Amino acid sequence: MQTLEALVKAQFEQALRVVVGKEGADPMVRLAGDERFGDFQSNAAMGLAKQLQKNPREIAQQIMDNLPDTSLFEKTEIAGPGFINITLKNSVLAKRLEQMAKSSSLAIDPDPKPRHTVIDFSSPNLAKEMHVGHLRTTLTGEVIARVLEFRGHSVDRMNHVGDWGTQFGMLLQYIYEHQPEVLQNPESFAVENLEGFYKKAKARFDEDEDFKNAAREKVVLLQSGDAVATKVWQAFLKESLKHCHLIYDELGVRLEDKGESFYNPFLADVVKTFKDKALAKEDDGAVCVYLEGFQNRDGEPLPLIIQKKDGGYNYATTDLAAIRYRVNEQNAKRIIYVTDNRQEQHFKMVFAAARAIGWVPDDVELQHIGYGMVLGSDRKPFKTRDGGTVRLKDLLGEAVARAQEVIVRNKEERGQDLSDDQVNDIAKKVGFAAIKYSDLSHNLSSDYQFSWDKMLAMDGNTGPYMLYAYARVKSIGRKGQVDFDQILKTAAINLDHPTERQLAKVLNRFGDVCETVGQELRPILITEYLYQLSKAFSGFYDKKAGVSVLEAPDQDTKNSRLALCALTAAVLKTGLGLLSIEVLEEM
RNA sequence: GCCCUCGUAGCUCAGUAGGAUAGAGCAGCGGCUUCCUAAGCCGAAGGUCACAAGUUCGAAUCUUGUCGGGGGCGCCA
Repeated sequence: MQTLEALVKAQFEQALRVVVGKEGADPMVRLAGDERFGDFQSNAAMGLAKQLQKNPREIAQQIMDNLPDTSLFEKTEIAGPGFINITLKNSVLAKRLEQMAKSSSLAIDPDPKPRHTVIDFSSPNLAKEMHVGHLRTTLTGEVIARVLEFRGHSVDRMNHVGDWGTQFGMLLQYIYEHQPEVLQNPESFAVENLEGFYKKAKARFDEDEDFKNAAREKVVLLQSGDAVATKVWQAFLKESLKHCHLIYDELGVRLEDKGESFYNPFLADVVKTFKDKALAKEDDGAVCVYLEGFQNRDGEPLPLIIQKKDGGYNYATTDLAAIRYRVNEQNAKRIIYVTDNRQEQHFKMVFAAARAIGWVPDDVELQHIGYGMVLGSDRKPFKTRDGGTVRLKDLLGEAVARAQEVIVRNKEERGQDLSDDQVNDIAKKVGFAAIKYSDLSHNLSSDYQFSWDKMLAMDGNTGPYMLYAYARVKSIGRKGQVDFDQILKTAAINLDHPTERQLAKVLNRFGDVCETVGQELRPILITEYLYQLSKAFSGFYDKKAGVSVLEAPDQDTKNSRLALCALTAAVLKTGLGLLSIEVLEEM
């Protein structure tokens, strides 16, 4: 089904075609800035007035006179300098909701131009344990993947893990030294505390010159393909990835692991190709690619180094190899990187280099999505009390523990009948929802201040509130012993009360939101929408301001209101699902 | 020094394809409950949109400059 905004827009586009006399004039249809003005507004007349040398209100009148199907509108009127305020008929809103209700996909059409998309996100360094710094990329990447899939795109979720580099020499040497049995039997390698393991190895590396030298030798050994070193290295990677996937599974994140080392065989050719095409040259022993528009601090051209003077490769080389692989082997038409925004310049340069050498056809889009830092209450990067890195595992554990306190307290205060299992399940979902929602409800590009109290608050724009809103809707179904699925199939909706209409209007916008998010890849648009939806529902359902559902005056009205409930539940569940937040039937 | 980014209510944040009286939550204030989950709803209050100039019928939004925060700037990722 065409989205609501598209429906209105199409009307005004046609009218403009007549008024302006040619195609393509932007009708500037927006949601009404103020509810009192109606549902939508068109701001086109003022701009055109100048162009056509006419009075803007006159043009607005002409536009209105040429609307092809006025039966859609309750009223359209000119206001102020030449705004056209648009109010849709209740029946239009109602009919569309009925269509949504009867559709398995909420009548949301897939993107007419599906593109195979590679999303590179999460991608931790396997030498260490995942920490709070991986939160945003992991959550955001997953949401983007879900939204694009929902819009009908196929998606490869790539975990471009750091599984190569000098720190692995250190870790290998530590295993050689302290767990020699692993050399015989790599399968036996297991480590409970990965972070502790890294720290111990690092301590040895820093304190002991012999260890340091031995670690460097292990790097060389590994690079030369030594069988034992390779086995031990692989055993370590496997163990580290196991730790990651425990977290991914808990978060509901799916990822395909393909580490940096996967691209090792291609790196020499990357450098050779750049040299052959004269796009790279040696400078101070390093192989550099110079790209237009990049300068260093002295105003000189800034190179993208693809081979170090010691002959080694760096992440630029790997990223270039990965782009080529993703385009050629994975057939990506769009490649999205979700990393913190400090890497913006790096990706700009890598993208420019990949384009320059012709590895990325014009119809393939490269996109870096940067995000800001997670800050503590002191506005400095979020750390533990003693200044250490916050492990992701601990962060999630704390979220659940804190949620549990709240749930138990509420249970006691309200005398709720919840089993221990239910309390545990609720605490887990509420805790995760709190973390995810607070992250996703902030603008990606800016830093955001992490606050347990705010994210776990049951009121306001929070994850727990959203879960509560859903549970409250579902409870109506239980109370009235009605099957929402059944209600949806036979929905006949009437919108008489203002709160019904308001709810209907917000429900109608879901398609627009999905479309916009599919283009702009901004999870915050979903959270803002869902919050508006739950507010609209609260108003609809409120004892004083809203309507009674189960005690509606007649059966038709009751069914109509139940359908609004069922649809609200469906949209909330779908929307939260896009955010990778699992709903609770009861809380 | 150059580049990027941010500066909106006491606090946390929305709002940048230019649009009407700049929004929400929290905190604080005033109401609402014979309980369809009040974890809610309604209302009032709260702003020189960092500052200055410019473009425009119209600027939080675009341009320029200034101030302030954060980040980046040749072999880490």
